[in-house]
Amino acid sequence: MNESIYLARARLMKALSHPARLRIVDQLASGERCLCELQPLFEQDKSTLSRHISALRQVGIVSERREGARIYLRLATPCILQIFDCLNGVLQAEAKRTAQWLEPEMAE
Amino acid sequence: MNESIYLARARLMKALSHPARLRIVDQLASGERCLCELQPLFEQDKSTLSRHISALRQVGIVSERREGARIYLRLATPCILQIFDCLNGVLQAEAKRTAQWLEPEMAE
DNA sequence: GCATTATTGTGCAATAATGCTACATTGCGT
DNA sequence: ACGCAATGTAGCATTATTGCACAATAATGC
Repeated sequence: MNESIYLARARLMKALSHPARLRIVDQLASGERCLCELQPLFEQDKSTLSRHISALRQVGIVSERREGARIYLRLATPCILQIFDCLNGVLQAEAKRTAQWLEPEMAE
Repeated sequence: MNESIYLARARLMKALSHPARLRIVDQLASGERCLCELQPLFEQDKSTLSRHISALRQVGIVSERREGARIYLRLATPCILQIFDCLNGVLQAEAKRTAQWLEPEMAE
């Protein structure tokens, strides 16, 4: 029906379609973090990290709070974490189906 | 921690990060469809549609059943639909926050 | 053989990811 | 106040990926 709803959803999904960004969100699930705290966890350059954060900010997934030179990030909509649960559910379902494909061969 | 989990999740998210693919999933939520049935709903070429479908198949979101020349698609893990609910939740939360930013200006 | 349905090959334009560098902002110490 | 270190962002070039259409190629049933 309404095309814009799919666009809005896709924008959100795209922001979450990169391992680094998923990791950032995962970290923020434990509480506020600034870029400099996140950086040691990643191999990428800090500028790259900054851009990933920017992508999350642009779609409203994270918001920020300045404290001196640091900018502390937090999840703007903690319900975003439910998506992770959904993802896990799907991945587990897939794993289960894959196992069913493999078992019969194992039996031979 | 484990990098591969973020990769797996990102792969799944990426498959859902395009309006056309979200639309396909939405259609399949109502039941089986073949490409030729989906095509009228989209402006893109059938080959493009086929590739979108292929992307969904590759990550295990949809599976298929051949019936003559037609290949009927269905959601392999219907729990994928929960992700849509999550997305809506996030989008609504954002809309609410945006409204709060706008209201004060409206009052002046 | 022929029509219907779906996939694949190819090329092109647009987008995204990355690192390096330079720059801005802030707070601290002197 | 000044310089300096720490923190984050922006510009740029490079490379990789994605989305797309058109055409060619399968696969199926009649």
